Amino acid sequence: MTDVIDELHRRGLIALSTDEDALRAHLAEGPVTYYCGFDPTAASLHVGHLIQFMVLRALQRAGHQPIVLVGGATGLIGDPRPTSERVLNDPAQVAEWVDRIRRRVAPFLDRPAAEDGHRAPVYVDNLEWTAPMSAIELLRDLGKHFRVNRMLAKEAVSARLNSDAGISYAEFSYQILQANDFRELHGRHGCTLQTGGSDQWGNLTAGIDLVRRTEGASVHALGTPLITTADGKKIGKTEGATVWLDPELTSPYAFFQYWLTLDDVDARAWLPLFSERPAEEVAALVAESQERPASRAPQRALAEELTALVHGPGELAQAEAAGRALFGRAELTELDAATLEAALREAGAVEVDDPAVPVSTLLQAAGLASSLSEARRTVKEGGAYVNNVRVTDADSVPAAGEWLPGGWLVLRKGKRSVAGVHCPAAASAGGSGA
RNA sequence: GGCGGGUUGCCCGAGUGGCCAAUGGGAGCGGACUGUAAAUCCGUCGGCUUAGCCUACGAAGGUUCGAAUCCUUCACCCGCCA
Repeated sequence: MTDVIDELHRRGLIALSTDEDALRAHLAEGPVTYYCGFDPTAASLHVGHLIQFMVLRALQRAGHQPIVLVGGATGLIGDPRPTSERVLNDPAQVAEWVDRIRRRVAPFLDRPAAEDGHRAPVYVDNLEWTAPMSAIELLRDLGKHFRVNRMLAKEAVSARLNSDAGISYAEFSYQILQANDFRELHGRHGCTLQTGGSDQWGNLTAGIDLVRRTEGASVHALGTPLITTADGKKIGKTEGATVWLDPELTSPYAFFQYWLTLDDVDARAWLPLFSERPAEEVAALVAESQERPASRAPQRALAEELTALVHGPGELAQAEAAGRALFGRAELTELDAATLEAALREAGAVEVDDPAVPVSTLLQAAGLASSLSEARRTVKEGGAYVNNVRVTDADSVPAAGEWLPGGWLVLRKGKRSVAGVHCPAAASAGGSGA
């Protein structure tokens, strides 16, 4: 068995660690039960969370036992952000998100378990043990083990204390709940390792301390690096929107495009983190990118590998085909109706009943502009295209002859944002009339 | 509980009665250049039935010909004191 810690280091997945020699020895002794938690702060996890699954999967491949925790309880409280207090979410909403996230996330770890005989993950929700806890238990059994000075030292807490935003007692107490999760999982499942983002480090170590104090056991933690783009932005934001893992929130096509359009510096830096290819292949792809940047070899590798992982090989094939159809050299009129339709459905399409709709309205309906004003502005700026031809008048209506076979229009905003408009009523006119 | 300070558009942050849809910076968006890249330059950046109108400066009232700017109450945040 190759040393999994070595692999994680090679890929740059470890930024922080407790006693690494002790952890290495512990992992070598036999299967270790480890966990990583995710709070339901939205309906889906996003690409920023992928890094945690890379760590979970690497440990699983090394024969260890994963636990995935979804924070039905902690999601009701809110992990303090350095900037401002979170808005509390409705409990029913949080419960729904817990289910939805769990369903989406399962394949990352279930698949290797089923196909390669690795250990199947255990799924838990911290609401199970947090909800029944009384105030006395919280303060006496847990609170007594926490020193306020230490809690104040946590980065997000101190940042908030020094800001105008302040911090509520609820968010301040968050670390007690997460620490208790580790204690519970240690007791229930013999869990001895927690992984998470290095921004969670304070919460991870709080758990380690709590387990030592209450159970006298020595447990471990690994922190992944905080991944940012070369210009310091968070991973997974594009066109102002978050790239989600749930296909209903971010289509597989958009997901694929996100990775494909990464800039060179980020793509090279992120390839080892997100690719499960052998080290030599990763190095070769980075080298190719340096020799011929236009090949976008790391971008392609990431787009293919991660789309297949998150959405499956079938969706990957369609996302790739759509990209080729819409960005390839072929004229749109040369595409057959089926290919065109598949590509546009993948990229995002709207249905209209009446073909006599102004371009500005189409842009908005297709989601390329958030308002009619924005659509008009885009046309004025010269950034709106119908079938790859620039539109100059926002109020113009596409002519009957412009509709492509099957009743389709290809709408584009800027260089990368493409969407389809489908109008069955225009199918006959366009197909024969053009 | 008392006193003081604060709450402005996606974020930061100017603005203390008309010249304010609101300076500036960042993010975002579009164009040029490219490789569906970066950097750079230029433009844009509340909404709409777009030479005009509507909605907005924590919330609700009020003063005024006219309020983000003044007054009252409320909510929330920060600080000091108790």
